[in-house]
Amino acid sequence: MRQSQLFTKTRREAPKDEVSKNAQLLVRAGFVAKEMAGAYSYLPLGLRVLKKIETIIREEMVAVGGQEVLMTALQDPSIWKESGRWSDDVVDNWFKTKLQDGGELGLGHSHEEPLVRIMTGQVSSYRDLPRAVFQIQNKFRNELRAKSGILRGREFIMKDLYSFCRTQEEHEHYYEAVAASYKKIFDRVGIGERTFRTKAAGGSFSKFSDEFQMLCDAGEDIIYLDRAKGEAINKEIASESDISGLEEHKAIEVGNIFNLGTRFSEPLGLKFKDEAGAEQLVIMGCYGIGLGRLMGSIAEALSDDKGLVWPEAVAPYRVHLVMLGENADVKKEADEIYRELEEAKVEVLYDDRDARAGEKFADSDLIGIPMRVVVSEKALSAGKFECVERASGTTIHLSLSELIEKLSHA
RNA sequence: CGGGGCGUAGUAUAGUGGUAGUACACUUGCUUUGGGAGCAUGAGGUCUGAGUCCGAUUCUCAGCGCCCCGACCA
Repeated sequence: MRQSQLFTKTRREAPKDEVSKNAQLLVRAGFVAKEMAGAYSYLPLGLRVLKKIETIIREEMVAVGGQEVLMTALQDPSIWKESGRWSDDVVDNWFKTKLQDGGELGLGHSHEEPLVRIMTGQVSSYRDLPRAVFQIQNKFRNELRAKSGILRGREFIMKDLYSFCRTQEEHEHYYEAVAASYKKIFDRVGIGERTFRTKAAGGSFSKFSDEFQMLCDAGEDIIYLDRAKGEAINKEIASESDISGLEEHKAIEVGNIFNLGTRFSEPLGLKFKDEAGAEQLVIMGCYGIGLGRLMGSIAEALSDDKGLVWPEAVAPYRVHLVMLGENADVKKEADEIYRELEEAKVEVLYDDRDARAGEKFADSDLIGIPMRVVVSEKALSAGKFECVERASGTTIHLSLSELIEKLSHA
C-alpha cells in the first residue's frame, strides 16, 4: 500500500475524549475511529490487524474441532423466554427493539439459545456427538458505562465457541482442549508470556469459570498470580488464605471459558439417545474471545512512548518502507524495492509521501510496523538499506537481495 | 444506576455580557529535506432549545453528547 494513497492520516494529538492508552494510540495512528461512546469503526490499518487476529483465532478453533457458522444478530424472544433470559431483570444489558407490527426483537449479546435451537434439529443420537460450533460476529451489550477505549464497548466483535458433549467426562476433556487452544492463540498474537489462566466466578452459568487474564494496569480485574504454576485466581473468588505469597496484578480479561452443563439443553430440549436407547441431555460449554478487546490489549501492553508496537503475527504490514528526500534516483529505487517486495508477497506499507524525514519517522514509530526499511541517498551510496526493528530499535544494514531473502523466508 | 467533570474551527486549546485568539492540520507561493522545518498567504468555529438582557459563546434552566470514579458485567 502506498501511504500517499491511504485515506487515513496520523494525528499529533489524541482527541480529548480518549483517555485510555489503547484508544489514544489507535485513533492517533488511524486504526480506529470512534462513532460514539463504546462503538468504534475499524479503518484500513486497524482492520488488517483485526483480520490477522481473526485468522489466528479461526485456525485454532478449527484445529480444536470447531465448525464455523454465522448466526444472526437479531434475536427471537421466544427461545430466550424459554431459557429464562429475556427478562431485563435477568439480563440487564439487552438491546431490545420492535418490529413494525409491534413484536419485540433482541440484538444478540450471546448466542447459546439460538444455537441450541439449531442443534436440536441436528442432534438426536450419541453418534451425532461430540460437536463444537463457533462464530465470529458482532455482539451488542447495553453496558451502563462503556470505558477504556476498545476494551469495553457496546458493540464488539467476538468469537464464541460452543461445545456439545455426551458426558461430563467428555466435556471436561474438550474443555481442557479449548483451554490449550486459547493458550496457543495468546502465544501467537504475542501476549502469551503475560497471559494466565485464572480461576474466576462462573456468573449465572456455573459456579466457576476460567478466564484468561493479561497482566496490564489498564485492566478492570485484579488477580492473584502464582507465577511458578503459571496460574492465577480472580480477586472476586479469592479468599484471604489463598492469596498469601501470590502476586497481585491488575489484568484484562482477554478470554473466558464456561461449563454450561445442562443449563440450556434442559429448558430448550437438546437431547440425544445413548447406546442403550435412553434419552440424555447434552452437556455444553461456551468459550469467548473479544477480538477488538484483544487488539486493544496488545496495543496497551506492547506500545511504548513513541507509539504502537505490533508483534509480527498481527501487524498491519510486515515492512514499513520509508523513502526520504526528493532525489529522483532515490524515488526510483524505492519504487523498485516496493515492487519487488510486493512481488515476493511481503506485506509492505510504502511511505512515498512528499514529507520530511522527521515526520515520516514519527509516523512510522506511531503506526508500529515491525520493521522499517529506509531508502535514502545515504542508503543508495552505501548500497545497503537501514532496517530498524520497531520493538527493539535494533538496526542492521542489508542489500536489496539480502532484504528480500530475509523477508520472503521469515 | 449513584457521584463528579466537560462541550469554542478537522485536532488541541485561550478568552470575553458588546468585532472570538493561538498552535497543528488544510489552500497558495518561495525556501528547506535523516527525527513532527521556515517565511508569506487564504479559508474555516462558540452542542441544541428556552429564559434573563438593548445585546448571550459567556448568566439561568432543560435537552443531547462525551469523559472519569463507583456499582454492574448474565
